[in-house]
Amino acid sequence: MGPTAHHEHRHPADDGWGERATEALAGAGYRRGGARAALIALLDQQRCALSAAEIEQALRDRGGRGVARASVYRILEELEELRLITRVEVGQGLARFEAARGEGHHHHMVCDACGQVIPFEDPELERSIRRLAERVTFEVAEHDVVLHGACADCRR
Amino acid sequence: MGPTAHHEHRHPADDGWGERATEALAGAGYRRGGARAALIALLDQQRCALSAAEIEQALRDRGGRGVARASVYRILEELEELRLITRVEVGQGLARFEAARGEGHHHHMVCDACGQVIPFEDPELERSIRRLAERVTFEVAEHDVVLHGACADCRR
DNA sequence: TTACTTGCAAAGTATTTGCACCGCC
DNA sequence: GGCGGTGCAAATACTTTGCAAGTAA
Repeated sequence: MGPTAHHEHRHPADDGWGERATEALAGAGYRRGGARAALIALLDQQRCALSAAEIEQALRDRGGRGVARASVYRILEELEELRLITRVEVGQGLARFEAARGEGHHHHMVCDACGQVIPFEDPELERSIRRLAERVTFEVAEHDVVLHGACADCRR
Repeated sequence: MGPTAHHEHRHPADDGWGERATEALAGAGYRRGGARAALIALLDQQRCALSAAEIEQALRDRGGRGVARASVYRILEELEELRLITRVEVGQGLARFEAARGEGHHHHMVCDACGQVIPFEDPELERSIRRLAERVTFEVAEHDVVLHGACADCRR
């Protein structure tokens, strides 16, 4: 991976995921609804996975239109179906969701003390999984790696 | 207990996990209860993770004493606290639990079509994770890898 | 006996579904 | 204007908690 010299750090919203998602929905025959647009705009700005509750809260906070909980789940389901978002289960009894951007595939470290979820990338790990996938009968479509432990602040 | 003479393929129950678990509980000040013993005996025979519902069902089916759902969860919580079992979340909205045997650490492949959960081991993957753990600020205590996709039967 | 264990039922959370109304096309 | 999209409330699914009765030590 390695960013090019003077590209500081790409903002999450700069890879066109939002547009792609909108197009994909249209292509799949979905109409354009306000709740969907709001949810996509929010996810497009995130750097890591959010839970349904966090999404509902964030949409309410940002002053724009609020989106009902049921709609949040329904829309997330549609987006997941089209593989535009990824569901991440980090073992806290709730599901988290994040935009499935082509590049920068990452995994998560979960601090069991404070609950914080931290994203990370590791090419070597990806390589191991890719090689493993080639060797098994099982057809691997997705993979998730979750590291549990203590974050820098909590390890004291 | 069983004889440990031949080592063609070790039966899950032959590594003494059940005994260790029982001792650990005693050492931690727990009394010896029937429900706990039944649950430990069951987990000791399993080759892979079971959900709370599956555990409750299995205990009822095997004719022995049944264990109330609340007790199943309470006991699983105690066992997890003592790190005698591991909680596995494979993204189906429920938690699964399995004996934490020292060796033969494994991960899971989940068939998104039929829901089957298949265990697998991969030394290279473990190595990648170990190396990664050394490199980060985060203090890694546990790790889980889940592969999603289609099992041999479902990929058709 | 004393205090931990267990079962049963009620309470909590997270997520899904039913249905009427709203809004895009 | 019709059909999908959305909100609200009720229903589910899984897990936790409260409390009284059972039981190991």
